[in-house]
Amino acid sequence: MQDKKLTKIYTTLFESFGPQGWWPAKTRFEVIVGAILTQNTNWKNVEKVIAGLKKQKLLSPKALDGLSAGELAALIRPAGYYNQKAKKLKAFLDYFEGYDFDPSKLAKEDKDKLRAELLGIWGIGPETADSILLYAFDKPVFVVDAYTQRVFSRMGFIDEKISYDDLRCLFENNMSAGLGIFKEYHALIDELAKRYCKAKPECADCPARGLCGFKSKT
DNA sequence: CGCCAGGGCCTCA
DNA sequence: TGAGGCCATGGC
Repeated sequence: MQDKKLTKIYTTLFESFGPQGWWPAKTRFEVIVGAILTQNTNWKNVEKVIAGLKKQKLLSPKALDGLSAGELAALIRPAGYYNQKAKKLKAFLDYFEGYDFDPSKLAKEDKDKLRAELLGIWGIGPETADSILLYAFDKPVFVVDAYTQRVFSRMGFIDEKISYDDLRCLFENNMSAGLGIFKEYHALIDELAKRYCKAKPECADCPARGLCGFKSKT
């Protein structure tokens, strides 16, 4: 997979979908909370929770730190997996406390070091870590998710069983793109997967049809 | 009613 | 290392 192809796909998607506006959050902390809450969960459910937390002025590290896991779970209930996610938020806050709840201290960390640290926190896996790196700390990483694997394997560019890190490195090593492109590309791939490249693909009107090797049977 | 959503952990080979 | 079970609400 080459730079040219990747760029062509990006351009095609951007021209048909336009800017996606990820990540819809104002602060680094809000991005992090959203990244944990949205794990395997519809973003709209997360929006409810974020709005509720804001309304109660609880969307700050110190405010959340003052809650018990049980209290937190009740507040994030609409996001699903609320017990697990309450624990995950708590785990992050515990780690964050070492930086005096100051996101700017984390931002100064080297990209690879920060990823390793994030992955060491209970509840933060590869995709969540990379989303935080890219959208909260402006580190140029390519966020891979299930959609990315589906879209690019269907197009015929990668093995569908490629590992997360192999795919991430494939993008990062073959793309000469800036931070803005990294942010937009991931969002555009997700949009393509949601609208057309679904579990049951709807290829007829897909904007990427001309670049895709998948033979639709429909 | 079933399916899936901006995953990750644990367990067991 | 990888497959399978588990976590859970809300929209369609």
